[in-house]
Amino acid sequence: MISSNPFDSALARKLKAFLPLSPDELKWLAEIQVTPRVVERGKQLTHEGQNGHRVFVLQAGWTYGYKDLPNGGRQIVSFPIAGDCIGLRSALLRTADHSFSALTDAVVSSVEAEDILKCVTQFPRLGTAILWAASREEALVVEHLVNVRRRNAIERTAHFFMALAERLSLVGLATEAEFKCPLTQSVLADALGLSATHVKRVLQQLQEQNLLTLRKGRAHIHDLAGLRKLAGFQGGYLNQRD
Amino acid sequence: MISSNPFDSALARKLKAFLPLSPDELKWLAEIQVTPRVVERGKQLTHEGQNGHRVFVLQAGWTYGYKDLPNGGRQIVSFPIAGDCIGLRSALLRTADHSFSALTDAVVSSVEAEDILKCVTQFPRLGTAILWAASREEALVVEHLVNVRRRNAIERTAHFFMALAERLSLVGLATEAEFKCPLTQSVLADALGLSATHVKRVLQQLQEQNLLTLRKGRAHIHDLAGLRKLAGFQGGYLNQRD
DNA sequence: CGACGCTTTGACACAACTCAACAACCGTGG
DNA sequence: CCACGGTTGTTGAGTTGTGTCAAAGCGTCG
Repeated sequence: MISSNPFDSALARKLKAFLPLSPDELKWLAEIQVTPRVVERGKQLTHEGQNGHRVFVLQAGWTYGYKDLPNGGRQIVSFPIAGDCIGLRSALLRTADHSFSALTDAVVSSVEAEDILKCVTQFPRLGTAILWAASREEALVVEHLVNVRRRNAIERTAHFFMALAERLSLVGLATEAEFKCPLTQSVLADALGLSATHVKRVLQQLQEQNLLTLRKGRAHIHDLAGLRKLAGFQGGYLNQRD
Repeated sequence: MISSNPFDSALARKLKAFLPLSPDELKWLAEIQVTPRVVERGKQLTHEGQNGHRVFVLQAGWTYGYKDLPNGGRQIVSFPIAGDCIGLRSALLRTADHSFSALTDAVVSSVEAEDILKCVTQFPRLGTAILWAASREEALVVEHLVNVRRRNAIERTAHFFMALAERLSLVGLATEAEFKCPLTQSVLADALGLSATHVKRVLQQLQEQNLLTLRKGRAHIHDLAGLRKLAGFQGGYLNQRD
């Protein structure tokens, strides 16, 4: 949050959770993240099929990655938050496999895909850290896949919030008790693979069981242990220092 | 299939679909893939939580990546086939986020995670190709996520077989009309997020509608266009040469 | 030849969806 | 400051896709 040091971007903070970075590496990292710009809520950052050679590093705000379907539905795949990279995979794949939009007004810096690759060769340690971040994002997708297919509505929702809380707290955006959370019921529905009305019913149950409340853009965790138990949540794959 | 040239591994063949490789690069690629060994059907290659520093390159046979759940269920995430890397992500993440087992007897070479990273720095082109392969695998997981959550049982099954056929044909293991496919109904169930009995019903429908038959370990495609239409399948994210 | 793994079939149950209508909230402009 | 329109949330009734359970058939391999 406090970022008096210009080299201390959200991304730098996250990577440092993986391995310590040298001043040189931090300097390079800062240099490739050019002029941040604001993306308005609802605006699309990248779209599926585009062959993007730019990677966005999210500095603030919430975004979501998703795929639209011919039948009008959509599946939200991920919610990149501050410190996350958007389109890192697309930059390598040449053509993006899904789209990203801003959920709230957001601040992003963009990075040339070139620079990322150069970084891997010229600053191997930093490169490794970036690859780690990318792997972590994939692990999240796998976890999400398992979650939406193998847990029932209430467990699934609980698990989703546990994983989200853990990611947010890693970048200082959540406490054990609550965090800002601008997700509407219908956005949650698209992410969790439920109908909006059913999300409502589930949130009601979570509240009645004194586990979690979602109100006015904030999530309040009343019983962390209870939620973890309900969700069968194993943290740890998100945050690992060697 | 025919591999008289010792440098022409399944992996090399796949990477060449991304960009041409020099003799030096092919040589190095062959060198790091040490003595292939056989993994018996049913045996586990890696397990979740293990901190693996080895990557397996599959030369022949079928494997599957999955996560077990506390309640006894499991979700199959991917089916690595010849030319695919197993545990590439785990090698970076330090601890594996899911497990891999052999579906049939399989032949794997193993590679030091070290060597992969070295390769990225010393043979940038080859490194890029490997990163491409890794991204492609992630795109597959995203597609699978969308598939299991946003399509109904029959569309989902059709889509699964379309994607599988495309991958197999890329490494010469499928024609437009048929391919070897050692998936049992209960394995399919674990992958598609259906019960085994429902998989049965769906396969029956596909057969009745003269679209696809799965019999005796082979899949027969009767109506490719019909299947693609039913599935809403957009190929292309699997195979792209620049 | 028996046993085990896989497939096939049927009856029944339920989690989650759809549809529909209404209520609360929120930013915007008059 | 209030009126308004759009978005988001709330509630209920009825429907359905898919799961569960149970039992029998069929290969094939030792």
